[in-house]
Amino acid sequence: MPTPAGDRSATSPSEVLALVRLGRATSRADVARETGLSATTAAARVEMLIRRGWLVETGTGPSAGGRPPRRLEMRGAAGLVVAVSLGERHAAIAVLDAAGRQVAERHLPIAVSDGPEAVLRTVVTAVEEAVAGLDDAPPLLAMCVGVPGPVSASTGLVVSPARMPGWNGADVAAIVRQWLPVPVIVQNDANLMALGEHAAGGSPAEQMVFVKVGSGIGCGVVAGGVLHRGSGGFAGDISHTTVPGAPPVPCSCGRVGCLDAVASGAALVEQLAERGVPAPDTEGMLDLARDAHPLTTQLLREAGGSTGTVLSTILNFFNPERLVIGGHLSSAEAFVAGVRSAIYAQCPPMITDGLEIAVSRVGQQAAVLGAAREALDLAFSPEQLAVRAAAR
Amino acid sequence: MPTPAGDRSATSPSEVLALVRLGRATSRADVARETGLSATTAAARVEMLIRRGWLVETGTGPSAGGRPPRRLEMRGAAGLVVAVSLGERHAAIAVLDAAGRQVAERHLPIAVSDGPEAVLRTVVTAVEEAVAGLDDAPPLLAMCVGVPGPVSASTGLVVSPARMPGWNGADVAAIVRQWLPVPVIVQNDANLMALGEHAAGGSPAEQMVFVKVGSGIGCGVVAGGVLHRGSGGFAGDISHTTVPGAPPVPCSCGRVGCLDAVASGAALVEQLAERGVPAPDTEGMLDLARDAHPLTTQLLREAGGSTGTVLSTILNFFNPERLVIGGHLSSAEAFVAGVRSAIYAQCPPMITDGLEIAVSRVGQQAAVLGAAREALDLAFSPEQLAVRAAAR
DNA sequence: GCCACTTACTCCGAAAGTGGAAATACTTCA
DNA sequence: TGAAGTATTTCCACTTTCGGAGTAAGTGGC
Repeated sequence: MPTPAGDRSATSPSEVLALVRLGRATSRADVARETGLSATTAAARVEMLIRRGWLVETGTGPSAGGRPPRRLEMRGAAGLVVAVSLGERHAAIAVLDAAGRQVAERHLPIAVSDGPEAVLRTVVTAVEEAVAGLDDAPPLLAMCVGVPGPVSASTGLVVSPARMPGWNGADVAAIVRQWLPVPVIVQNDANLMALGEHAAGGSPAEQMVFVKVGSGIGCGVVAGGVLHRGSGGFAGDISHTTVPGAPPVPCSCGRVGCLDAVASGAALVEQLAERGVPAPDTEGMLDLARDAHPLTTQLLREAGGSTGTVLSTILNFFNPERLVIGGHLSSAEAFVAGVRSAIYAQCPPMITDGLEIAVSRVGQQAAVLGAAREALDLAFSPEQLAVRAAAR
Repeated sequence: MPTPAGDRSATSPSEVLALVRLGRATSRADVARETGLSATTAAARVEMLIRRGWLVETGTGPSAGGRPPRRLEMRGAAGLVVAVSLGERHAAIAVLDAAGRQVAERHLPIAVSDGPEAVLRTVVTAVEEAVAGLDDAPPLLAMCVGVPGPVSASTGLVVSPARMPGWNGADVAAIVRQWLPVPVIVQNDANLMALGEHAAGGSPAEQMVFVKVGSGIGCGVVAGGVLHRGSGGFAGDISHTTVPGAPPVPCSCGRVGCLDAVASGAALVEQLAERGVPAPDTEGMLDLARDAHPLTTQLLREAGGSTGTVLSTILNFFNPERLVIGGHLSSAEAFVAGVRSAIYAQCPPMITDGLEIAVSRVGQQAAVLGAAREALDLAFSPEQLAVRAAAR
């Protein structure tokens, strides 16, 4: 038998789909330009994707002095993806259609310490309910779950999560698939936030470092335009990096003076308590800072300094074009000022000249946005397209 | 006019060439397996590359229970590349044929402080002489020059090189091309050493950090199997990272306590001198260590500790599978022990479990090997193949 | 309001790349 | 010695792809 049609194409369907998905092409002519294919071939590709139900034409776009282009979009009704971000006490869920439009949203109080089965059962129930609430819901294509702890790149298991008691070795994807038969990606939350920020707005930086400072501290890395996970999947896990010159505060990892034990929201709450200033949690501590509470502000600035000190070594090493500060503490000006100050004091101009230091544009949504992007990428990966094509 | 031949192929000539060059394919059948092309097409590609003079058949390989494969190799006579590694007082030059075999070698004393024009004129003269000494020398295809200082990725200029007075802003490629009309790549020496080590021997690590400790300290990064240069090209430049807890030794950059000022060979020579132990240079200092001179050994161990402390932050952040220690100081056991000890004390098991810490296998040759690889990659890049094809 | 011009897209024929099957070359293993 | 296995070649049919011509549908000048 000669080669079946469609397998031999130099530019695969998923590549063309990606162009449209990511907004890099909105017409047949765009596809031709972006891929380097001839107009004929590009049109044929698009036609096939329309026939298969992935793309739709939505009227015409603005003319650029000639015939107006026929605007292409993802067909939302082609499917749904689910983005989940787990926190210690809170789960954020977004359901998006294939076009990336959010069609449902849920926020649940959870207790991560209830363990993976219980928490994920709650989450899955909320997802099922959210999907059931939609008029003629399309099929679920993929799901991404963000967790506040390290995830092994090779096995997908949660590993040594300091803030997730009972989750060590948990196979989140397998647990979810007990109830929802879809491909599931599990990813560390800081990594997802980096992705969310990377995808948001203007021109994405090829090399970016995203540092998340909330109750804990984590960091996500984009190298060469893609997420850098490292050999084990633990890249960016700077929580247990020793901070130079920091007091020997004991850390959950058994050592002292770790960044997490010195500069995280949880650490600051504890430091305040020791000094007779009770704050219920990180949010409460930030409320104090918003009221210009002097000691809190001072501690925040120092924590920013500690974070900036660790980051400056990283920036020298990695030389990114953007450093983004996210997580709850990024709303505290004193903290951000402390980070900036430490970095400018400790990095040479060669590094800081080409560096943009910014507070996250997408704020608390970063993790869910990143999870959404991962889920969409998974749903329209060549592999998944092939699997679904074969299933018909 | 219909499409000209050879432009439409899904697998470009340079990809097939790369398979053979890098030893991943030694027969037509290998090419078919590695590329996923049919045997027919793979054979056609190989035939074309033989016709164009890039590949040759060199007898047959060992049979695996059937017809023995016809062994393919790069045609050495297809061209030459030049690999140059500049040090402060020494230039190493290697001339290789297209098959990657070294056909000439030169070692020159230079004084980097003579400035770029003078030094490079000397180097180019040596290259010309070396090439002239060959029987019927093939044409020069490409050249890579490694320099002991930062190189801008965007402009290719040498930038703020602490150890290269008079080279700030030097356009090494342009200067060389005055005399040798070939494509030239300029690259920081630590980056090249990382590449050299990466290419050498067994299975190359996808994520690798190479730290070079000689008179100065630098570091090269491999992320996702390719050299990570960072946004400006300065990635890995850890010389001016502040070392936690180090004495406030003034540094050439204007700050104090930089890694370069604390733990480099030059810094140790100075520290020894202050304590009344004269050593002429880094080599002399290492000779003392080889004679088990107590103070030198102690200083080396402390320098290793400082280096390891900076590296542990980097390892937490980057999570590589290999850390390679190179440069002159890697021959001092006390130094290497200091590095290891600091890393194991300061990185969590999550990071160290999947980490191999090794001394460079290729030693002093690392930089030239890396330069050779860069030059060969450049010579057989799709762009250069196209340029040369058009020139005929 | 007509006309030149630009841009987007479609139809058509031709050439080239591609893979499958079958044939051939050469070797190991029983 | 033959059977089986691997490497390579030959032949052929099938796609894919492209370029060019043709059509569609706007803009802007006068």
